Amino acid sequence: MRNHNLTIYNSLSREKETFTPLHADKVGMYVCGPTVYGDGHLGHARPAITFDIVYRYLTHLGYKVRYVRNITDVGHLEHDADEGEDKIAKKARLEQLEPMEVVQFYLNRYHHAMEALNVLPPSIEPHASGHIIEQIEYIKKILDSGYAYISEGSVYFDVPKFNAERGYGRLSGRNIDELLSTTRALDGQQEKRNPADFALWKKAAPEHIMHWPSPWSEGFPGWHLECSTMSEKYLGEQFDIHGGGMDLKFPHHECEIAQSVAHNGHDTVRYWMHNNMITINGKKMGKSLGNFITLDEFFTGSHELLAQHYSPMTIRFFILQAHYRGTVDFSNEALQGAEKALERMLDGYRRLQQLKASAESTVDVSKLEERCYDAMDDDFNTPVLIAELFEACRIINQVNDGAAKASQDDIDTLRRVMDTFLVEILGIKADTQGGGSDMKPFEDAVDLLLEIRSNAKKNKDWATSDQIRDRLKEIGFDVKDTKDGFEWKLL
RNA sequence: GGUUCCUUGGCCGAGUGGUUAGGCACCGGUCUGCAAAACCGUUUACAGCAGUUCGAUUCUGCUAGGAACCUCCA
Repeated sequence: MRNHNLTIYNSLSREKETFTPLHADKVGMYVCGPTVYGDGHLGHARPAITFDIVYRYLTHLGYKVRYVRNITDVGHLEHDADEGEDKIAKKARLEQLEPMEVVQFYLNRYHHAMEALNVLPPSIEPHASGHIIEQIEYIKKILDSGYAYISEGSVYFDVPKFNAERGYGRLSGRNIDELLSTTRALDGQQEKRNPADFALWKKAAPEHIMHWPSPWSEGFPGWHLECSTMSEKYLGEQFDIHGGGMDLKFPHHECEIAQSVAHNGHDTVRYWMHNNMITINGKKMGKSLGNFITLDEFFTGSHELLAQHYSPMTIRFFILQAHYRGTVDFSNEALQGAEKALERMLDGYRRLQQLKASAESTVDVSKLEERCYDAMDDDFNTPVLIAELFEACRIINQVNDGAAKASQDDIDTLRRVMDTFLVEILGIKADTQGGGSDMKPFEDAVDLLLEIRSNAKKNKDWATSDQIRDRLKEIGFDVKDTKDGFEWKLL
């Protein structure tokens, strides 16, 4: 394992801390996944990519990582107007489908989008609906601990009691005493002793279509419970990293902490990580405001706010060009900048494959690799890493142009750095040309055409030369002349 | 109202108590039949005010503007 000093910003301490896993060579990581009742949008890509980077980097460092990302397919309570109905059930009722049909439909589409973004699948992807029994057992133990009470077939977490004895609000920095005293009077929720209490189990209304038997009622588990239950089941009573969007800090993660402490008597999570939001016109992109653009719409360009379509790799690069704790504002201008930047990066990577070594070297790549590691070790600073990789590109281009010389050792270093950091860790797909050996005859055919064009150029037959280049462009090949020949790529 | 946080050049976006971030765009040059790319060079910064300091974009305070959370949200 590489000698490194990875630091992670821990949302709980609000400081960068040296990362030391609980077990020497293993890391347990849990990330809040999507609620599958709609198409994934750009906002969903952020945590997926952020924690994909964490997963990839920890794996690269030599840790055996168990990465759990849940699928929420039950239990998101709607607002008072839809008392007791959850989002999946509502969608199912409106579309006259089985709830599981809704879940499967959107889950498939989510997986497709993730694959396009080159987000690695997690080690385990547990469904909340598949862990009802565990959640019931979990509730029983919290009831035993005295931090929950039963009311009209539902079970609620006793926030004031927990706060008095164990403290509530550490993650979000909320002063719960103030919150308790300033909250308005109970409006029609007499079941709860206090408005701040949250449901562990909710009795289902008669028209509610998703429900399970329990000791308290026919009903369904509260939203916060699944993460506490499933993370403990698969990662243990204590594990290393828990991630999710910043908007989940309160109440979701705060409630998770309370549940875990009530259940185990101690904290379960050692490092809390939160990615920031994607904004559009300065406002958070999300379901509530209805201002989101789905990933599919980005890939196809089918949204009125999009000036063009953007490839999944452009989206990925765009997100990675900012640090995960900062907001990223959507704009066509920024996306187009990212697209061009990615193209420059990939051109460099492509040229690197056929770079010719010299006996001596006029470039210095000795510190490059170390600087890349330093960037990642500093709380996964991908923008700085990308800046370093652009430095590498500049060197590659200089050598490619004959303006500088690189030894075989230097070229090997450049290849190792690009393969490790661009492809393996940043997860940028950088296929050099075509897609595998079966493409070889087609590539050779393109080369042949371009050789004919070179001859035409030699004879100053510009008509033929331009015809080949223009026709190839129409077909989808981008042709560029170089000092001593040509290069091409698929657009 | 409470909690947390942000404001960097035309755009995106790092970072630091004194030294070039990086990318996109722009401009000039080299190369080129043309185009594109590449290379070299140049220009635009740290919201405002006050303080601490030999020195602040970086620390402190205030002002202005903005955001997230406090209800489901990645």
